[in-house]
Amino acid sequence: MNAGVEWALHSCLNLTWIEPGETVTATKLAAFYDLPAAYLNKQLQALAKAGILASTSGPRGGFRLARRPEDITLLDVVTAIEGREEAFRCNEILRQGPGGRADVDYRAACLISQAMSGAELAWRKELAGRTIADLKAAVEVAFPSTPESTRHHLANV
Amino acid sequence: MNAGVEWALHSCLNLTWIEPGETVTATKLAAFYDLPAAYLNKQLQALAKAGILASTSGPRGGFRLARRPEDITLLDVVTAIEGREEAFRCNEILRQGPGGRADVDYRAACLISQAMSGAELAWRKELAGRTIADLKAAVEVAFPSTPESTRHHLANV
DNA sequence: GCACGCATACTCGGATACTGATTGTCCGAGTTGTCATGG
DNA sequence: CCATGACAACTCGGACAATCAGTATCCGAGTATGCGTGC
Repeated sequence: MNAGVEWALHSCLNLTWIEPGETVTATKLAAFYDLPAAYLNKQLQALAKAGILASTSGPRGGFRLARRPEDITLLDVVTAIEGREEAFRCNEILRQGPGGRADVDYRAACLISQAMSGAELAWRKELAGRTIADLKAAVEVAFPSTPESTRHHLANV
Repeated sequence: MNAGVEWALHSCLNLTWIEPGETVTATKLAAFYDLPAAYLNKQLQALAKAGILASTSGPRGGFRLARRPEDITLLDVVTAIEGREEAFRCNEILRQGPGGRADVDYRAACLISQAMSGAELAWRKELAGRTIADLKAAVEVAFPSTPESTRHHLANV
């Protein structure tokens, strides 16, 4: 799995703590964790294209959340970075085997494919059940100073 | 995810249908689905090293299941090929951020890491709940001729 | 003093190199079956 | 005819390349800001 997923999740979380209407540049988000700015920018672009972030060019520009944190699931973020296709992709090798038919969709018929897809569905379901807002709330309970600290660092550094 | 996982699962399943005590060479298992024999051999080696298959060298040699199909879960096979580490590996970027401590294990403390690990745990649990024997039984119900057909092809080709 | 136009600096966005893992291939170590040979 | 030993063929096992996705970087398009100029 791409390392960009971790960066994207942390960045989305940090963006929940900025003032409404404000934006943060990719450079500042990268400096926060000492990440390569240009590459993080690439990931943020993917999030923007997926409708999770909104981007503004020029001075005073940057990124901000495009929706409420309650409406952004972890699955949304992961899918935006990793793409929509499943980790286990069935190559339908049964088609090459004895008795293999060209007119059968083995992605649906193959029991191994079904089992692997079922497991991945459970994974997706788990991720879809948690939102950025959930994380935000949990962090604020565990570390009450984080919102103010994050806002401060993103504004000044 | 490695394509070898699909090959390994199908090969394990095919090995459930050979006569007890018999073995099948990597070449024959590869010819079954028209796969690159040497590369499949590499995957079978990994399964042997994990204790899922037993290998024999020399003439009349080959691979066979090392345990009963009931005792081989899908997770066992996936782990043998893919390795033990999680797909989402937390790089603990919080350590680089403001307030990051060197003596904290952020793999355990970071809430994002927890959420991602939780989802992966659900995935693992699903895979651990299905065995090769389950697949074997399901295939034999859906396609009753498969055992005899598979045994025949592996013996003759 | 005020409005307008221009230059400037800053940001995202996509096109372009680089690296490591996955994929694929090859040859050697080891073992078993076979055959020739001798008793 | 039977036992023995060497040979040969076949298999796994690990070491060695090729390819591709992921990683990282750079430069250009677009925009809001600030300044200078003219009215």
